[in-house]
Amino acid sequence: MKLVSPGEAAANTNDMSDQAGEDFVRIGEMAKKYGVTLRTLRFYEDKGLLNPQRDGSTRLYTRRDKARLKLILLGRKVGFSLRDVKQMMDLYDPTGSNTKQLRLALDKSEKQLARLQKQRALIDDAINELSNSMAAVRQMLSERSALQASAAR
Amino acid sequence: MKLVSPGEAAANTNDMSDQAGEDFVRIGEMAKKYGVTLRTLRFYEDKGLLNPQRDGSTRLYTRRDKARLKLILLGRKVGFSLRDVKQMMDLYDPTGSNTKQLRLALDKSEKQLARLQKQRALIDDAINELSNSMAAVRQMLSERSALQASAAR
DNA sequence: TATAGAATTGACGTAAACGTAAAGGTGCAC
DNA sequence: GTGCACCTTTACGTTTACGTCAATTCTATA
Repeated sequence: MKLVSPGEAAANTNDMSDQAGEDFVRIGEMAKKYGVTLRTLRFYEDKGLLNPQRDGSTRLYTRRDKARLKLILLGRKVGFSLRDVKQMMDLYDPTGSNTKQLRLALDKSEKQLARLQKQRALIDDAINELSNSMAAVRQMLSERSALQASAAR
Repeated sequence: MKLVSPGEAAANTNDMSDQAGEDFVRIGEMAKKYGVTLRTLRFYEDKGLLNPQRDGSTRLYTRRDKARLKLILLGRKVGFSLRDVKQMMDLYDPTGSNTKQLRLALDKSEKQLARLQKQRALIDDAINELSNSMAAVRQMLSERSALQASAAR
């Protein structure tokens, strides 16, 4: 099995294997490409979210893995836990209509959306409270400096 | 030192000690009053945020402690860590102008406000992404059911 | 062939704010 | 004299998503 040399991995005009252009990528490049650490990729694998092939002990990521990683990162961005992401991805069946998967995703998404909106409300609250407190503190500080000024007179 | 009997603690027409009406409250009532657990109050004490007096081994909270707890809860609400809250409270000096304390509080508040606004932006982002994804999923689901309908025909 | 760069597994550490026993004292209403 | 509500301390557990070594192996290249 031919590997992509670390330096020229970007220029991938490699062997076409079985059917399509399978461009394998090792963990380092994968990490760089998606802005995650090696640890993260291994962690996701450990959690069953990724399943790269192996060349001996070296992980080889294909575009399937890239698609999955993109999904994981999207899920993470919108606040899903990795468990949720896994649950949804585990339902994926390349031979079916994936209606169940889509329904689950929609269901989870609705709940997550509600959570996000709640969080937003909490943050707005916090911002207001904090702004008020800051105004009060500024007020106290200006009073104090006024006192100092009159004392220094 | 006279204690408030557990049942009638609300009706506090007790002994006026030294100067003011020192109404002592035990941990249970304190917790109920502020909607926190006993564990929380002990935890805050352990972290140096509260310092109730003792009658033997029993904690007695005065209005000083209540004021401090209110501050803690406010801080928590606006997203400060307990460490931050402690730092700010530790600067309190009943005999001074507390200018330093106020400045620190203001400084921390500005940073926290920035964090909150950033978080808000992130959440808004997430909400948008999630909404988009949901629309896409709904689209796919409706296509699927259309297919099913035509197949069942 | 020597060395640097990339990869591996394993395993403990981290952060925050408490939760949750376990095992035991104290006072009071009956 | 007992049951019950209340209080105490000690100390390990929880959660999530990795970070951070450590020790080792593999591979490529000068």
